[in-house]
Amino acid sequence: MKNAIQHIRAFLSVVQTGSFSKAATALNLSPSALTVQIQQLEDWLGVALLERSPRHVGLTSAGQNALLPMEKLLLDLDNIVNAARDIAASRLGVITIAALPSLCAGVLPSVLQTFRQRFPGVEVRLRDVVAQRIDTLVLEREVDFGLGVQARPTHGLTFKAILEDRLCLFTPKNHPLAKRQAVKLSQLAVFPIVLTGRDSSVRDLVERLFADEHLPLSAGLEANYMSTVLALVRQGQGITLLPESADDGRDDLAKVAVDHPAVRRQIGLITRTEQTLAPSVIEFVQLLEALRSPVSVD
Amino acid sequence: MKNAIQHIRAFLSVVQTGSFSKAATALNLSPSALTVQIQQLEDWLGVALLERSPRHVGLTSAGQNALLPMEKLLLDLDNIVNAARDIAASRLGVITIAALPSLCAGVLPSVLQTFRQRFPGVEVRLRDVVAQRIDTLVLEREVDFGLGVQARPTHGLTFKAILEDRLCLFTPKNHPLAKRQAVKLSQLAVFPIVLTGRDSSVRDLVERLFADEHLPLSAGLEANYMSTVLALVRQGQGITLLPESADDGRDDLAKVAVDHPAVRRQIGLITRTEQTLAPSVIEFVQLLEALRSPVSVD
DNA sequence: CGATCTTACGGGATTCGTAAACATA
DNA sequence: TATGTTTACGAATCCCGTAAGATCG
Repeated sequence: MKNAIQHIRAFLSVVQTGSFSKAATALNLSPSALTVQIQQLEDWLGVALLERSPRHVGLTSAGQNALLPMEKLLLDLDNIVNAARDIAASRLGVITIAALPSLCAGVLPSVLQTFRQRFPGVEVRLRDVVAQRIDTLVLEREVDFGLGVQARPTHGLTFKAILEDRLCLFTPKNHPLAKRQAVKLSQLAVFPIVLTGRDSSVRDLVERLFADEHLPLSAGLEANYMSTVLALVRQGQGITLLPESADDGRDDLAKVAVDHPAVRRQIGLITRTEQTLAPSVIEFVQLLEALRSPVSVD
Repeated sequence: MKNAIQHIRAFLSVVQTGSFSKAATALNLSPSALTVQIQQLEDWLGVALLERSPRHVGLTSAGQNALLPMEKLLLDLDNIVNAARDIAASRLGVITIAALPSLCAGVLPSVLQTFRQRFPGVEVRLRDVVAQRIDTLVLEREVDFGLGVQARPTHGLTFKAILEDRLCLFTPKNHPLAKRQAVKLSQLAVFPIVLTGRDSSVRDLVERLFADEHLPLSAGLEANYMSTVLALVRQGQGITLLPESADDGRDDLAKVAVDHPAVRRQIGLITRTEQTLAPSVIEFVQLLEALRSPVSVD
């Protein structure tokens, strides 16, 4: 027996309508085709399920026994199909994301909000981790995708740029560099710099920038959270280089562009190469791409 | 989507083997056919279930979600099929029978015993009721079939003779008729007769016999149970007419044939006309028919 | 380059519908 | 006799297998 579902559906329809011909029209079938299907089903099971006569169609005891389980079977199948369709339509599901802390504090909240109200049934789990941890989480399938900087193109990871990240100089308002339109690295290297944590991607980038230009990186203060770094700058402990979007909106710091090509970084989607994204994930990414605007990274 | 089961089976096979080609050979299918089936399944659900690449086949999140329910679905289907096959093979089931009390005490126990040991999984429920009640029980589908005398051919009942029933005269050993080979109704009508209950089929038959021959039916004792009737005869309260098989094997009564054509009755199977018998019922009836031998009725 | 999945297309089996035959009340 | 189920058979559909194409490691 190949096509059991259709046969069972035919059987149930006959039972419900109490007639082959009515069931046939209900199923958009000819009565003869229905007869054959019931016969095939009975042959397959080895038992007669229906008592047929021109005047009456009734259940045999075997049909009686099979009726409820078969109804349940079709309901179960419907549930499977509907669940799958829900996932397809992003009406339901779970998305897990690993993203850089700066993204989690920057663009993601607003994206998340619009996503939540557009797809209320989809649960989003956000994990804020440093860049290299993103890669491992994606590889180990702990998360559906990552948001961060381009990984070294090893492994089975795929990177797709979505947003551009640019470092800016943050200084107190009364700092000598505060009024400049743009500064060069060599100009700011003479001042004490507040750095982010050693495992952060911003720290990596800053160290690389200074090393490329053979500039000394003055051993100033360090802080893991960007908010802490900014607070230190406000206290006059130094200046700092942070993603543009790290600006928390308070008006007591100056934000100055840095004149160096490498301050720009692509940040984007990190997925396993073989991965096919769930529909809800695709929706999320599209929302993210619609927000192409200057963004920050930790 | 017509043939969901086969598609689901294909999907599960791919997941188990981790490869399209292996699954294809396992299913006795060509890889291309399998591909098409998975595609159709995915089109139907609207979601990708599998991540395909030449090196790796993995589950998408939707596939992950659908996997267990689908496995359960196939198990449920198997259970339905097996249950039906069990019924077909009479390995399982319930038979309910309405039979005359005399049959329940006469032939049925031995038939029941052999049936039980041949089909241990089939439960047999026996109801001993008077003739007319058998008809109503069969008509109301309270029992699978009845065993009794031919009903008046009204309704939707069908009768099929299986056994022959013959009335005999039972007398004490010292009774004047005890030594006869056969007696006529007129000969025994002069003696007081112990009768069975007014609603019993034997009583009906006896009364009809006497009425046909215009013989008086002496108003003797009555008892509902045949064992009581025989006890009364033993005590010398009179003689009686009972089915031949009512003989309980004790040696203190004489059993004399009655010379009258109408002492024979067909007793047999009573079913609804539209009824298709369950396999186990057919088995039971066949056992019954194999026992064609003189039998009794109440 | 090799293994694997996918697409294209011809052949074959299954299934459908029409029409006639059958069964039952 | 009339209604409803079943059988027979021609036609359409669907599905499978072969072979060529595409893809990833």
